[in-house]
Amino acid sequence: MPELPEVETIACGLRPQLQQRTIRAVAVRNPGTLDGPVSSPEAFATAVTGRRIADVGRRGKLLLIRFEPQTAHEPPARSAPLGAAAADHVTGIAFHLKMTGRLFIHGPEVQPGSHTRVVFDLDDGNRLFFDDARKFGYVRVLSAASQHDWKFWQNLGPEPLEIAVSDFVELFRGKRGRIKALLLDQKVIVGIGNIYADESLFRAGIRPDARADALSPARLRALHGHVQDVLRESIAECGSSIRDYRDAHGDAGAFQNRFRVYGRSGQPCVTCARPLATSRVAGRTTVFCEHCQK
DNA sequence: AGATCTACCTGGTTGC
DNA sequence: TGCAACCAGGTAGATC
Repeated sequence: MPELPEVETIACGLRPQLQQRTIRAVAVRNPGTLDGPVSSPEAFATAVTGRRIADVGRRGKLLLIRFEPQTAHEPPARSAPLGAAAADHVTGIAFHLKMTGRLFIHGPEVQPGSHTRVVFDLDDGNRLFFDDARKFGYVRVLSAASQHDWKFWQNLGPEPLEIAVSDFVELFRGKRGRIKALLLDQKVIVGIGNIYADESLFRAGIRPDARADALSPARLRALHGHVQDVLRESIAECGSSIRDYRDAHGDAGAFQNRFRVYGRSGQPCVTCARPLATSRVAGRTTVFCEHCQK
């Protein structure tokens, strides 16, 4: 579901359509989609209406819309009372797509669907839709206070495509947990979900249930390279489309055609042709090769 | 510290 | 055909 490569692809697709646009109105169709202190549809609308979008980015699996700084010429659209947290300077919006969240830009002729949770009206007449069939995803305002009042944000680990190999090796020193559980833990390293954890570990020849502190620095250095390769290759293919992932243009990615283990339980290993094994690690379905991964 | 379980939510698939 | 059971998945929170 959207992991790092999918969120990166969506951000790249949205960027040219959102940069320099101003949010004219917001319709929150499912209040439960709002996360954080600005939790009422009214407060959320007040916090983002009238703001101009500077950039679209990503942090881990979060998609970020960053606002231009507010100027004296652009006071808040409304002066409705805000909660103490909401009064804090809002710098942008964070979206967590979880499994089924999607973001699309639509023309004014497109009506919200039954899974459309939030609609942002833009000053060029287009609209940004946040759709999410399963309601696991959320939308949350970013502010200076997020640094201390949003634990998830505050605890996010390093970016896998930016971390140096020596720092990557250090992440696992003295950690007795299973390597796959640590790769999935956003406090250790961000952006990796079930798909890319399994694919990276297969390429590195490491069993998903291996204890991190049992892996030599050389093997961890190799894993660093494979994590980066898998993520970069997927970004180049516009992500993986399984079930309902689509990018900002509604297009499917292609990396799912490159999976070597994910979703291939019982099928032959691409290296040794023995059937791939399935187990549960960190509570997640895990596919690996008992022969090639040690 | 880490493992395991549950909750959250619903569309799609499988089995009877 | 109809319907129940089950699965997928990221994160939080509780418990051992």
